[in-house]
Formats: sequence, C-alpha cells, structure tokens
Amino acid sequence: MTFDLFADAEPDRMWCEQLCTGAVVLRRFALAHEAAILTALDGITGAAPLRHMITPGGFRMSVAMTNCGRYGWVTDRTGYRYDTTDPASGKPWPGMPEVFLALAQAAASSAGFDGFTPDACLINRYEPGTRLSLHQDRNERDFDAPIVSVSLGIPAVFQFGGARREDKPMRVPLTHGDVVVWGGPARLRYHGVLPLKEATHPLVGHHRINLTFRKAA
DNA sequence: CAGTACCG
DNA sequence: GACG
Repeated sequence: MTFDLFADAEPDRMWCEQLCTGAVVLRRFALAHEAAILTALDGITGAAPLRHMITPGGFRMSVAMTNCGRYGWVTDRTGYRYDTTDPASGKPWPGMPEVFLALAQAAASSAGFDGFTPDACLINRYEPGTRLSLHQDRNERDFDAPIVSVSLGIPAVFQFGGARREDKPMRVPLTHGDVVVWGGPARLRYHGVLPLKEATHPLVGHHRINLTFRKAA
C-alpha cells in the first residue's frame, strides 16, 4: 500500500492544522481506510488482548493497552520498556498489519517526515472517564523518528505541551480519523489525554482507540 | 509524574 | 459537582 491510497483518497475531506514547529494534526486522514484498520485491530486484540498495565509507582492504568509490531511498549513495577514479547503470553507481539504501516508512513510523509519506518505500534483503548496524564515518549533508542498518533472512535481532548512538564499544554479536540504527527524539535514535548466524555461512535462503539506508531529501535 | 488524592 |  502506498501514500496515494491515503493522502490522495479523499483530499477534499482532509485538512492539516499546525500545532507548532514539528507538530501537525491531519484531520480525517485515516477515515478512508477505517474498515480495514478496524478489521486488522480485531486480529491484533484477539492474539494479544488489551490489558491494564501497572506503572512503576504501582498504579493500574485506566487505559487498556496492547501492541503490534516487532517491539511493544510495556510497563510494570520495574519500569517502562520496549519488549519483543508480550509478557502476558510469552509470545511475540502480533505483526504490524500492512494497512497500519502504510497509514503511519503516509501520515509521517504528509507531515514532512519522510522515511519513517515504525517498528512498534502501541494500541490504547479509552473508556469514558479514562485518561492519560501528561508524559513524554522517551523510551525509544533515538528521537530522530517522529511519533504518529491515530484517533478512532469517540472524541477526546489531546493535551500538547512543551519541553517541560510545567509548560501549559494546549488542548486539541480529536475525532475519528484524525492523525497527530510530532517530531524534530517537537519530538519530546509533553502530551496526554483528558478524561473522556460519554459518547457513541457508529463503528467503534462507546470507546476510543488510539494507535501510536514509533521507531523503538 | 504513562498515577491518585485532596482542596479551593 | 466540575475543574484546575
């Protein structure tokens, strides 16, 4: 699958918003392939079920997570890390579907980051009331590659802050099909998701799914 | 501190 | 009770 299948599929329904140097929102970017994405997602969660991981502080995360790709992001009492195996099964994470890879590469290119080769996709499932507090993505080996974040399902408010936790984050409403890309000077910016409100999406149901693509190694 | 609790 |  190529860039054309995404960026050129329905250009009149897509637009781009710049958040700062190195960060953009690609509105409705994933919409054209929502069915293929959701089908692939079912395959992944069937093999590597969503689960609530434990933070190093011993707290259960409200957001349920799983992974696909060579590396998966995991957390437990010993800390955050990338692992090639699912600690719940001992098996490798499900492979990254072609449609995921094509989506991530097309979004990165559209945002000005050519040659993005993600080897990790963290999948987050948010129920109403769940949240992800402000954090940095900093467990990757190098920070040259951008982060590509795909929103599916019910709306959420994304927080996008600065290089320091104290920097007041901007609030960015995200809906089904929106893709946020940040890299370069924005790569280590703090970000998070405010508690979700009750809502229903006709295809996804009463929750939000987020796909976060990274180059872990 | 990828968390919750508490308080104004 | 929602919000910061």
